[in-house]
Amino acid sequence: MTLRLTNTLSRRIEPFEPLVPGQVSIYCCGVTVYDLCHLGHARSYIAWDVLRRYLLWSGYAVTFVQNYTDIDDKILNRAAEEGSSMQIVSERNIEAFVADMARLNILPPDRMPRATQSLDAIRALITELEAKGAAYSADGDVYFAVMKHAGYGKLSGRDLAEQQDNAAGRVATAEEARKQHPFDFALWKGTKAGEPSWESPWGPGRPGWHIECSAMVREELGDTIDIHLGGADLIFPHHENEIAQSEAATGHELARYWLHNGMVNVGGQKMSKSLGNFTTIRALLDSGISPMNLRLFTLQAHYRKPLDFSAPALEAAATGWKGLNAALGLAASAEAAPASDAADLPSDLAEARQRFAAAMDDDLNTSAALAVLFELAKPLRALANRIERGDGAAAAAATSPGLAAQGQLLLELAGVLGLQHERAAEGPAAGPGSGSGSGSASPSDAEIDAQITARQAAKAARNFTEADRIRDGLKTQGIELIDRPGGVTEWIRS
RNA sequence: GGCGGCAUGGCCAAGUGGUAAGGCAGAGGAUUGCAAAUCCUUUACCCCCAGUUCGAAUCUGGGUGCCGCCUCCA
Repeated sequence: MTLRLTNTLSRRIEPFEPLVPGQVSIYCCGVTVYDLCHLGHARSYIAWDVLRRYLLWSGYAVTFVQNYTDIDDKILNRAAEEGSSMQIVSERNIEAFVADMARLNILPPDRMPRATQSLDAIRALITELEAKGAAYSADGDVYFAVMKHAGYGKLSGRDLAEQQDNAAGRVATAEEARKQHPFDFALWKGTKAGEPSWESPWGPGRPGWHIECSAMVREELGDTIDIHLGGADLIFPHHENEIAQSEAATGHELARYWLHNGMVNVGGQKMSKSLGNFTTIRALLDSGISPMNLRLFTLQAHYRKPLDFSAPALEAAATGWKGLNAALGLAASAEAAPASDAADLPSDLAEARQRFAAAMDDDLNTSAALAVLFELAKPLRALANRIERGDGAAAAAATSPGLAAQGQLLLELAGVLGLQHERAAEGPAAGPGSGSGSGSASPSDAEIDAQITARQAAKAARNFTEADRIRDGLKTQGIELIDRPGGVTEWIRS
């Protein structure tokens, strides 16, 4: 069984074979750092993180490069709005990006080049394109001539001859007038007053958007890479232009496999800044949604399909994660057994492992892979919950070799999806700040214990009205009571 | 208008020729003073029409609906 991936280039699922056996080079289009990242970015980078983890798990050596676009109109606009500079805005958002990705348990890329640090490579590439007649300069700008490049449109399925007619009715801006073809795009933009600029053979200015990726790919990974990643909204024009630039310059295929993730939708519409229907990653995580909850949510759908975001859908994933997390917790607490060798596993576990791999091999079918995790987790979760209730027999059962092996396999496979056990944010009598303020909405541990004692007395007297009144009262203060067998009452802050 | 994608139970979502994974919600049972939590059990013939086939959710043709890209965007 080998990994098969949907290649946007061919529009079909293809067996994955890296250029160099055992090694995979990946370039992933990163973010333009003008603002915080939202759920759409989370979905995308989680999907690619899973691809990377799966390749590593499968034994490949992976080199993963992801860029930061830190030269862009939107960054400049933001800087102008707040009276700072492009660099300040970029630095701040790069920092936020790194923090957000880390919270989501996304492995950091091996290298993260920035446009501002790639000017030499960018200028060299443009010079080469110009020398080869693929680019032309006009009034300080340099454009890529799409008509000169056979094969333009091969990724997005566009036909230049037809597209020209469609574009004919467009508003003719000054820039449009400088272009030889409406699809020609800027490699270099002549400087404008008040904007950062860099020296170049074409005068001061800054690079266009697409060229930075071509330059970085070549500089970091070479002329031809194995996999190029990005959101489906980048297929055209960004990736199409990237291909044109790179292939016109090098004469070699830029990337052998192009993978694109589907958009995150809200109410059936794409989440985007312009529509104002976005939720930032940190706003969501800070609101109490756990990173793993979000991860599970996004992995329940196939990466190429649109994913509809809604609070109820996220809650459903949260409940699912709760069970999975309980199983992972039990497994993690068990004696750390050596990593399961597939050959040593009991047949049913080996079969589960095989089904997981088969699902992932099938174009990263995380939805089916998760089904395997849930099945593995089910008995472990039940045991974990029984143990939590003080069931001694369950505790004994948990130490059986079979279940330990199952737990280890669950941990291993969950890890491939980047899912890891999360400790409950707050548990029984675990709140260090429980005595924080006498007048605060949250009562102290001692106060809660006193209430519980009072309730137990009421129950003993069969005064259930009073007992329920106490329980409801605590609930309004965010304290939930859990009656255990044997008359023991525990509580959690909810 | 061009290119691409999607349509499976109340919701989310796998499944690409042999009688429908998984999650959530719901229902029944256990437990409980009653709840909550927990445990056990349980719920579909796959948008419509026509066709291919012994047999189709799964292939072909047509229809309907929805979405993305064609301007910056993960």
